[in-house]
Amino acid sequence: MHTNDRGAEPPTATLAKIQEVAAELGLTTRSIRYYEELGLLRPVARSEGDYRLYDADDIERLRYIKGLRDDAGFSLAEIAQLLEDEGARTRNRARFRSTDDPDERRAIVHDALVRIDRQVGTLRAKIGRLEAMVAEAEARRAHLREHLPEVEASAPGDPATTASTASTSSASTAS
Amino acid sequence: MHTNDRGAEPPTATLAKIQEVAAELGLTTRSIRYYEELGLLRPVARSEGDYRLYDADDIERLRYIKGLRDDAGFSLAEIAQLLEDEGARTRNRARFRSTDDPDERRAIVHDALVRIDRQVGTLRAKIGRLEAMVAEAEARRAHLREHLPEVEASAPGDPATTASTASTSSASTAS
DNA sequence: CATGACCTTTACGTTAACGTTAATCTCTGG
DNA sequence: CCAGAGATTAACGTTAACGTAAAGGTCATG
Repeated sequence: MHTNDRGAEPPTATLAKIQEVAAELGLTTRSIRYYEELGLLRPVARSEGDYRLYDADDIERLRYIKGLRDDAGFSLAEIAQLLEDEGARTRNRARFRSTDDPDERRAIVHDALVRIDRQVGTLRAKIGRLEAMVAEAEARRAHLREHLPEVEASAPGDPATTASTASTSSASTAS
Repeated sequence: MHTNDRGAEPPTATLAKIQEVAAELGLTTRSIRYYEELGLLRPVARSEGDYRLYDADDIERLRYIKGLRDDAGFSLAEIAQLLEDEGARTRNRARFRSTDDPDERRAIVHDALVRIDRQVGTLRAKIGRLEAMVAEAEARRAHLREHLPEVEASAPGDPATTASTASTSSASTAS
């Protein structure tokens, strides 16, 4: 019984080869191997002939990495930091359970809280900047929509309606 | 009218040289020149001896670029796209004001709306991913807080309990 | 007017995040 | 059992986003 046990899965768990994983996630095999090279993940097992074999957790982790990279714009170094923080949490839980010294337990919990707050701070900063941009864009859209009917009013090829609206129309906001 | 007029400033506007701008924004002169090379900005003027001279608008634009890059994690290519969209908006407003053909006006407004919606979509995708991460982090924090009192049971500053815990305090990773 | 600090362009160097190719296994279907 | 699709490592190539250095021009100041 040397088969990997990372959760509680039936013995015949569906393990995927690298190409299948890549196709499912929209990555290249090169990227996946590169992430492994950077220490971002390690496939749960290897086949007899050394093929990388991934389980659902591996794939989920990769999906997470891709999300951070594509959607959130984190560098792989930052992602490594985030994942390492997650790893630290897991290890801390183990350490926590394996001790009964109240001071050590407090220290572990405190460390975890600090770590989390730091991470949340980083994320919120990014969100704030992005939301400011969204707000700006939507203000412009609202402004356009507000002035849209007066543009839309004239039927195609109407020469009379454009007399006095030109000067007062939309020459204000310039961020 | 050979003196630059981008807003309404007194004739003796304070123009800065590249080093001063770089220092104020926390950038390098190389980066600023590189941004110019990519077409992200162009200094408002050059001195007699071809020194780049920047005004407040230039600096504001650079600050904006830096914000997008640092806080939001956009690539310079994406930033170029955003700035070009902004430029397109400005030009469209000019085009809008300089025509009275209702069809053309509708087309311009429609184009602006499409552009804005596309941009907002991109931003919201990033925000969504980031907020998911924040939610996850805060769920963990809540979970910790929930279990905190049972850890905190023994008094925080308790001089008696700190006897055997000297080695485990705070030697964790701090960036 | 000379000198040192700052600017210019040009060009080559560097790191991250992969792409691509080569040479060599491994697995699967007929 | 063997052909071909797919996997492995190793190594070199590429693009973005700068860093750094060279060779020279410019600006303020004593």
